[in-house]
Amino acid sequence: MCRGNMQVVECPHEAKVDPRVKRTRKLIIDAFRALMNERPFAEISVADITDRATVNRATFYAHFEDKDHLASSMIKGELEVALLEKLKDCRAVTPENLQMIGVAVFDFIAGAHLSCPKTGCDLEKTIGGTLREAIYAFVSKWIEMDPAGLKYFGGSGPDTVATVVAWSFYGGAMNWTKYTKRPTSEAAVREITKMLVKLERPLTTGTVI
Amino acid sequence: MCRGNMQVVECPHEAKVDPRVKRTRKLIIDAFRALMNERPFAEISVADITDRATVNRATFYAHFEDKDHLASSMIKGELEVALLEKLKDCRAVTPENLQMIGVAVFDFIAGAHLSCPKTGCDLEKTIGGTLREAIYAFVSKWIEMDPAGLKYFGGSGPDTVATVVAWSFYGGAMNWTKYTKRPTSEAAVREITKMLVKLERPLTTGTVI
DNA sequence: CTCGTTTCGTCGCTTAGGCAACAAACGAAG
DNA sequence: CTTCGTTTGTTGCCTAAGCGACGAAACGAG
Repeated sequence: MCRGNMQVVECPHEAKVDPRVKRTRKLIIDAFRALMNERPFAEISVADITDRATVNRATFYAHFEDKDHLASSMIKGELEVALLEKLKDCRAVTPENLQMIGVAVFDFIAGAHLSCPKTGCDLEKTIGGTLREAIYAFVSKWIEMDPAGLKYFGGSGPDTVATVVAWSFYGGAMNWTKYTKRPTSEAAVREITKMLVKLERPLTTGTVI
Repeated sequence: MCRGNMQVVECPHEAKVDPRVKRTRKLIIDAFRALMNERPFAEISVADITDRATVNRATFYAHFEDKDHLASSMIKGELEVALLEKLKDCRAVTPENLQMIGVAVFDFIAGAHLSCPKTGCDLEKTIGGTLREAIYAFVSKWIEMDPAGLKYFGGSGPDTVATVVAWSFYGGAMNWTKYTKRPTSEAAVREITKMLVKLERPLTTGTVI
């Protein structure tokens, strides 16, 4: 047990995690997700979570700094899964794949809002940074695997590209979800990628609103 | 952890069991039940169970003496639940309620056979005694709550009644399940209760084959 | 028969989790 | 304002569970 210092970061190298740790985290996250579908974030106490998870409250704090960080790491993990799932075939750094990344982000955020009633506004400020970090990290790795693709972004460095993409997609998604009547995520993302990508000739695929 | 000496008996008084113990037992029993639906008892190793349960093999031996005792305590627990469920309203010691107990036993054993393919014959000798003990204990408690009902059994003592009932119902059920074409459990049990109960006038309810 | 393989039980040591209690912060009455 | 109840983080002590290794059976193949 790691009292005091957290180890929420999941390093993909070390596959050797104590089974008890996996189990406890899953219990907590499952319980929290269930509660989020019942009532808003603010009305959920740590004790509520640990009771449902059949886990001691002290154990909760051994794994998560607090309620906010639990929500962050949970949603971050889900976003990472969603991104990796959609892009396991599209490794090349191309405008088309950037579009796919953006759609994945938009769809994920739209789905996340639906799953927790009245909670979006509470959590945005807490998890916003975490989600942008996740997008940033993903884009960084993406570029790292295919640095030649940087040519599409006006010669900016990988750090700049990842930063701009993360903020643009996240901000665009948050803005997009505010409207009751909104275009498809594909169309909304296209508007953004049009700005970010420098092409001699326009993209052949895709529609513009 | 109780190394060496088992504590499989579940005393209904102590509701304070370490959550880890509950969790581990549930994991093991669930894993075992799942495996029993896949392949016969003899082809399941302790490692198979603990692997599926994501529990260490040594932990298994801290809770169960061996594979046979796991099967025994599992089925015993299920029989106890089935009996208590069916009889929570019929506490009086009467021939009618004895009939209900018998039907519960017969139905349970018939169902247990179906749930584990090809395994009945392997397990009978191992769990038979355990099941009879469960019936005996249940009948004993039943009589204890309403000793006046002993009059229906020719004045024999509670110990004798519980013993005879346990062996008769268990043996009758095992014999009954051997036939492909068999009467309803109600009818088969009626044949047995007719023998055990001494009445001045015959029962008004129920059919006889 | 002996050999290799597998499963079984068991053991000592390490680590994660349960428990009870604590001070601190907060909000809602009184 | 004070008081009461609740939630929050935190801590020390104890116990359950993980891990690796071990020798003893069981079992089949050569």
